[in-house]
Amino acid sequence: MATVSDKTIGRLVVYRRILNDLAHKQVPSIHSQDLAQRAQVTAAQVRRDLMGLGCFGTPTHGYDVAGFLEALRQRLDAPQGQTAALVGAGNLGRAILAYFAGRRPKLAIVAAFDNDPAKAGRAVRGCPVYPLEDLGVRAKELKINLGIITVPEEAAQAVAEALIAAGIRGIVNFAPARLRVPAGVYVEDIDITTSLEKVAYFARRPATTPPRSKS
Amino acid sequence: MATVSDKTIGRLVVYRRILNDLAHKQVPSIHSQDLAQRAQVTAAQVRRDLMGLGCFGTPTHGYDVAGFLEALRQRLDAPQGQTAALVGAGNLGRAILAYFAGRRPKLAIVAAFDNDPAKAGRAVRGCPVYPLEDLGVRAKELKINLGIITVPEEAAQAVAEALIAAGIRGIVNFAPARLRVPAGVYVEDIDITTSLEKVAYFARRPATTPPRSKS
DNA sequence: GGTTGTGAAGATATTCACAGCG
DNA sequence: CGCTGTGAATATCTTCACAACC
Repeated sequence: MATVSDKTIGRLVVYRRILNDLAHKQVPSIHSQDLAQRAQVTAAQVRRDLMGLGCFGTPTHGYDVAGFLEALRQRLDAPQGQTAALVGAGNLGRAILAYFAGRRPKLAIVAAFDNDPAKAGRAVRGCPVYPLEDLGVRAKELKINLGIITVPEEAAQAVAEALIAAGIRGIVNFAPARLRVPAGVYVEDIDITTSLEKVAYFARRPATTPPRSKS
Repeated sequence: MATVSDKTIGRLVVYRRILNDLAHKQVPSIHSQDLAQRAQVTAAQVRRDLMGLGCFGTPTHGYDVAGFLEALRQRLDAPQGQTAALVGAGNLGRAILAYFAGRRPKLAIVAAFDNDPAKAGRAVRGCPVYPLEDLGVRAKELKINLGIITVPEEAAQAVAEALIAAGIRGIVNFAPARLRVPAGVYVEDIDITTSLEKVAYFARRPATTPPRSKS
């Protein structure tokens, strides 16, 4: 199984979303050119990304949508599914819970945690909210492998450590802080403020054409 | 004024946050090594990034925090400030409004828009919510230069076009769709679902050590 | 004819390593 | 000495271009 880079995985996920949509519309096959346009990359990029999945795709007819999706599933999904815990049931946390609710069966947010006792005990969008102290116990009990951090900056590092102690290997971090984690734990930072500042900077420079960002 | 890449700008913004924090703590100066550790990049990377700002920084003493911050301000901030409009006052939109409320004087979200008449007329976190139809008029009236899209996927493209028609040159897009925009408009996609899928993928591969992501 | 799969070339981005300075 | 600034080397990512194939 070929090794695939961070960026390539991001694009594969985008391809999958597009293909799912096409499958819905009963489109049987697609060309690299067409997919490239929808994903806003070059056709060569699409074909190169597909190399890592092993080949299929016949000249003149393009790629079979169903087969393509199956290959993506095999590569991207854990066979037994994966579950995530969200820490910080504030505005952003609730927005994310609402967004994910019931979308992906193989990748669900199954528990939320918050240090505010008033929030614990309730459920947000079908997701139970527990007191923060229970994180370790619940995470092990529910076999959670992923964490989403939506707490304020000051609390982020401690929460990350608690998640890691509970056996989590991957974190999506929305706090504007760089987490210090041991090797083997994968962190994806989503820094909303930084993104807006970047956009503000480039929006101001009319002449240059900087490359389009990655999510 | 040297041209600076997308990625470099992202790191400069991170450096600024760290330096602001240090300035608060009265730290007078910092070495590239120390800053690198806090920002989780290499010291060489820090020094390279600083080349685009013009030089300062004295051997053996490092960089003067105040001077460094001033240089970052000159590079990153628009002298007259910039303002953003947020479209889509749902869960995520409100979370972002709450997050930004009163944080950065030079970069404020000054108006929100929503197509739900029930939401229009009120204010969220001090930010007035207008009906979507008013976008063009208000954006020009308030001289808004940036847009934040937090509407569902189906509406995202139309909203982007309305923003661009209103003169906006930079967009932060939270909808899981690739926007088609004319050249000269800078788009930063923040795709929460994709991020979680990426993390899920890498969290599962114990052997490899993929690079840490960018926001 | 038209499209895929891929080696090779080309861009970009990052790191090395060391001269120069305080 | 220790640290900065930077040319050169390296690594990574993207595109080109073309043979193979339907």
